[in-house]
Amino acid sequence: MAKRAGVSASTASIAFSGVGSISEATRERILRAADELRYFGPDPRARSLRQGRSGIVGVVLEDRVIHSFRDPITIAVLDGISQELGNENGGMLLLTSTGMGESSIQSAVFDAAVFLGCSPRLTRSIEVMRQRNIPMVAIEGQHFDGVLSVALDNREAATRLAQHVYDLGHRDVAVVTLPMDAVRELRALTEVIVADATTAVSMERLAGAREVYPKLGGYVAANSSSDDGFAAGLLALGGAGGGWRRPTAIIAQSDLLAVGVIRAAESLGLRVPGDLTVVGFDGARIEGLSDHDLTTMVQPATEKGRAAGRAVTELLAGGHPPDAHFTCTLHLGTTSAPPA
Amino acid sequence: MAKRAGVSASTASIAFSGVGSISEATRERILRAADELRYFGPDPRARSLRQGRSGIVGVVLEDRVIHSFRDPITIAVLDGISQELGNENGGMLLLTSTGMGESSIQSAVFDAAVFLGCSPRLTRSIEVMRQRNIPMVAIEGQHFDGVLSVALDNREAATRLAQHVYDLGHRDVAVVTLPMDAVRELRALTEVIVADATTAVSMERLAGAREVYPKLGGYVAANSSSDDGFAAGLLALGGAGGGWRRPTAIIAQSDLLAVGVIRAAESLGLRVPGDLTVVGFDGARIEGLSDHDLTTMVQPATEKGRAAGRAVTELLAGGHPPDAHFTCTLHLGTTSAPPA
DNA sequence: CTGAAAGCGCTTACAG
DNA sequence: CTGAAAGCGCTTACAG
Repeated sequence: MAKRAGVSASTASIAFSGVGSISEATRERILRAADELRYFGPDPRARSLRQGRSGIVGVVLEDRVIHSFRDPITIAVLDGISQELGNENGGMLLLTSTGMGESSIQSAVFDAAVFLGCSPRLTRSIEVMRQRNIPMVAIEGQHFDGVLSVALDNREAATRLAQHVYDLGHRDVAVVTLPMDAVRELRALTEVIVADATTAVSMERLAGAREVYPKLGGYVAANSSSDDGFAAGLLALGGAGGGWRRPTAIIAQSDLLAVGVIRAAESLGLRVPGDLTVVGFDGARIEGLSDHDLTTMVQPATEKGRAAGRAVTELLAGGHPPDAHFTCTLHLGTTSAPPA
Repeated sequence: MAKRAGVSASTASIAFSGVGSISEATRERILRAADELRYFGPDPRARSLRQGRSGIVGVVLEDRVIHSFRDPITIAVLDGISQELGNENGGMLLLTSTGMGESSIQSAVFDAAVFLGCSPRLTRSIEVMRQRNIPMVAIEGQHFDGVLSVALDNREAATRLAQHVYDLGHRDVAVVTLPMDAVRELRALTEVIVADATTAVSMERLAGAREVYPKLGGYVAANSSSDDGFAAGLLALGGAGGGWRRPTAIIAQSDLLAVGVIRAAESLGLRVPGDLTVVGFDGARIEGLSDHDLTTMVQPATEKGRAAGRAVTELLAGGHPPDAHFTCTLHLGTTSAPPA
């Protein structure tokens, strides 16, 4: 230990931390000696062990980092979290809950966790963290005891959106959903998939739409991207055979998917909204929509992140913040209209 | 310590880590006891202190997290880093080098650091980390001893781009640069600013363009965003007075800025490229450009990140990977043409 | 194969 | 105001 520098021992700790009383003289002597020995202050690891605090907030992404960064909602949420955490803290530690990732959640160093989406695969990690007294906040997803919840009215908003489509007069409607589980491939939406679904947001948005269209069917996209929406859109619109009627409206569970569906429609020679109504979800203001203004449910994504960040701060300070609830707003764009 | 559960003491450590020899019987006994006592394995803090490893890689952003997430290049780079790190590791710890942030760089727990841009304000942090034997990798920016460098040919690429504009016949050209220092506001580009600049990428891209247009002047944008490009574009195009000639081409130092400049031009009734040539830098494929296809220097952003991630992995394994150099490619779009 | 001992580098009460 | 002691929870050689 570089402390032997001056003459003192653990008084050096006081010199660096600034906590406790120390004479200006010795303090200066210690700092000068440290400088000469090129000692730059306490080792973060030891300090965090002793103090029981690292200053790090773990942010657990549902998806691989790669996908998360491509999702404007996730980015807005991260934005919001970091706004509230400030840079005083150690920073945000990005973790994923996919597969092997679980182990890293359990073995990583952090003081509090924010889950972006909370699914059953986190059950064990949550148990571990609860046992370690690590405060947890979940943005949407399933509720767990001891995990503060930041919720969005996915179900009700989806109902309102579907009602808008219904009110326009559409009766042949299809849905393009977000992934329903760990399977990441394009599939027809079946009741088996619905029954076994693990992704709360997708389930809630589907359930909400089915309040209006009870038998709503369609496709499960491989991921929330414009390309995956395109692929799903082609299937939803390109079907053929006896008795099948092309939908006059498609409800996409995200704006990215909606953009892809619009591209698919246009590639098939259909006009939006003349031949097809397309609605999205998120209010992500995706560019590249040319002259379309997407009809969508706008969610306060940054606000969700900020609420989570504030909750973490309060929990770490020993407080007991309440759960938070956010509401979506219908944005009437130019991609929805009565059927021809 | 829950280890008293069975009968053994530190043998439990072996049971959990899997390293060392242990009989199946005692091992099982220990795990069962741990389960009953709700002990879920070693405390990450203590483990990291003892092992000298946390599994965390610090990623130091030049800008506030908020801005970084809005920059497609930064996101692509983060993407690339995370691809190579895999989720075996503890994860990426996001830190910022802005103001107070420096202290968090020095007090945060991580095993290796990746700097996204390396400026003088990191000097002290680099010294601290060098002294602590923490491997460092810098993506672009100034060179520091002991910091592995992942470089981009900003200067040469900027020259090639300017040469393209010159070859088209443009002689009245203005530049809209990225921020040159910590000042984040729109300003006319002066030689004082250039002399005191601290942001390597902006300086290199300017120097490169000045190889072709030695006295190139223009504006320094407040940030790399389409809105800031718009504001700068208005100034660059809206000037008036004796002897002033409106530029026939604007070189923007990022695609985001270029998009804003195009919007500014169009809002002034100028057509691109008929009345004004606009070129960008990055190849970020920003949507929302309507029917324009931006002429720009495309940089391998994800590749830069992957190279950094690989380098970190090798450094942590005790290897000595070489510096990496990447090259931009000119993309000829529809926003550059000969002057009217 | 298993246990006792030392120590990772710090900080926190506790005496002096 | 300063120093000596204990301990944060683990892991790593080292004996048995």
